[in-house]
Amino acid sequence: MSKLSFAILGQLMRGSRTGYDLAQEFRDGLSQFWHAKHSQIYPELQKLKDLGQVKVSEVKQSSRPDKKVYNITPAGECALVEWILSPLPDAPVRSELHLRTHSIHLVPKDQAIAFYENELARTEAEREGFEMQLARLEAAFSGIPSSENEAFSTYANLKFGMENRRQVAEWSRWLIASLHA
Amino acid sequence: MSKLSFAILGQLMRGSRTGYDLAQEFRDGLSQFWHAKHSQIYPELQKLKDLGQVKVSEVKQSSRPDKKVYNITPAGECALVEWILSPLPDAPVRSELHLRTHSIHLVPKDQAIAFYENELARTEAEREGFEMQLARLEAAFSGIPSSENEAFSTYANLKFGMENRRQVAEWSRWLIASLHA
DNA sequence: AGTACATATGTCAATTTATACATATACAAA
DNA sequence: TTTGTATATGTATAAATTGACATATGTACT
Repeated sequence: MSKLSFAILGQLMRGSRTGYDLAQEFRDGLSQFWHAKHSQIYPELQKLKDLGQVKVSEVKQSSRPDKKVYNITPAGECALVEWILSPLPDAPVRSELHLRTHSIHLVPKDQAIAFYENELARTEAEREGFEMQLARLEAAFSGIPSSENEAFSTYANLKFGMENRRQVAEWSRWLIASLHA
Repeated sequence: MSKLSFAILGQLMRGSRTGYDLAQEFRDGLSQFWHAKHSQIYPELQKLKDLGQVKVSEVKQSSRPDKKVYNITPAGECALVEWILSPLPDAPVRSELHLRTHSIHLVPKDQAIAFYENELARTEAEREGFEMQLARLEAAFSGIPSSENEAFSTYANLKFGMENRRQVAEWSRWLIASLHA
């Protein structure tokens, strides 16, 4: 059972989805903490079906191509819940931004400043995106959703994203100022 | 030229290293932003040699097994410097912690609290590690190293690590408190 | 003498992930 | 009528990464 399996099961716990739906979600909102292309999703759904963790129902459509709708099974739900609190392996970090920063003393200062100004703008845009999603969620639930609700989990990750981008932005500003000095 | 190539070149810019040395560094300090095992490093060094970006000198040793010491070439240095400020592709995020958090509403609260308490302790330990390294670097340079020095790059990444762990810890504390409520 | 450990370099198989190739329907715009 | 876009599902190939296997030297400890 790969991590992608659990990512898919986590989505299916929130309702029926097709492979196409999942690919869209991984590309958009979900991409804040996990990512996968459809070329990985379709074979993974097949594996999950063979393991009996999801079930498929083929849906005929007239206005669009036919589709395969996936649902999580009790076995799948069990596997997912067991995984959530199992010991978390320390995942190897791979941050290209910091790999570059590790050698930033080798390049001309003005070009480095322009580079981080650009990154700062990206980070601020991401932060604003998280803030807007958070505000929408808070409006829909009149505050923070209760912790039994799936919206609570979503809220927790959005909050993390916002705070994280704030931290990255602050660090970028410090770095830019230091390069100016 | 893979990202690992640039990770290796970045290290070799700081001085001669063997494959073994690099593996140690990736396992320890460097692992804060990049990671690789020796099984990946040795073949990569071979590729870099074939591309003329590093050169090797075999060193006979009496008290230990003989070793191969690698140095970066002018071509390698050129490739590295060119890469540092080139457009940064947005790397797909894969955070297992947040993948689990995305489904945290499915598990018993007390167990979830214990899980994040444990994560919080890990994060605090990491933060303290960064803080100690930062303090040592500041002591050695009587403040922040100047931006032409390679110690500046190291300082910038250590500072990021410290601030980041602080942010993660704060979020964990918020999450724990929210699960208690 | 035997054991464990740090040093030192490699290969191999399996998994994960990315990129490209491949096909098909229906709608809307030019 | 053709072109583009969204929907929908796959496969094939290559690259990146992990984990296991494999070997060898010298030192320190028991």
